Amino acid sequence: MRPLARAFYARPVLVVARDVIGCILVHDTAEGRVAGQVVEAEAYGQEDPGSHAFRGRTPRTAPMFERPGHAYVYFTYGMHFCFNIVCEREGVAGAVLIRAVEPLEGIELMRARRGPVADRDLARGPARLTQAFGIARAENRSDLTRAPLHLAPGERLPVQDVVETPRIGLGRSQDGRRWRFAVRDNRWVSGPRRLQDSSTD
DNA sequence: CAGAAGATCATCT
DNA sequence: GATGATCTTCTGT
Repeated sequence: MRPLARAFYARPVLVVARDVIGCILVHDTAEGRVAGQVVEAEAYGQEDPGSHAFRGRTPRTAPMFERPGHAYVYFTYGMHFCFNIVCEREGVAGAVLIRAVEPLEGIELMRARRGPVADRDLARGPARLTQAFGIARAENRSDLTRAPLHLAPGERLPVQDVVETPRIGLGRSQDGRRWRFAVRDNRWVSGPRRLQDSSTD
């Protein structure tokens, strides 16, 4: 299937975060192909105190300000990578963190990369996902509109199966809005266990 | 240059 | 529910 075009990403983060649910994330490497359907994502906009880019452009956050349709991969907690898709127009910081996918292809490879864990946990959680997909520092700024790492259109999930959850977490930097979109009651969603049913659209 | 915090996860009680 | 792992990045002095 054809990768999503750049126009898909060049929109507000909240719109992309919703629309990316159901899309297929694909990564081709020498080890093989892995693919999965996005079931959970989180939007980080320019105005969000919880966003890395809230206090402006730094070497680390520069990708968030650059052209939409590229990857922003960052390293955190001394051991984990997280994968974001850069949105908005160039010059406006915005990214959508991909938090969980349902494995569809290359499950054996995911198992090999993740070690002895339940299949349900292969890509449930942003750092587990990058492990399963072989996404690391080298994938920062990679172009998502073409192979090897790209998104393809997927099943159109009903809007009522998506919830928005502002203000997840406890820390100071969590005070901002962290809009999380997830497929309700989906077993591949990472959490929290209870998503507030705060709204629809 | 020191210090703190971090878009997390696995493991333990 | 709590904690440790592990190290990068940013901030303040």
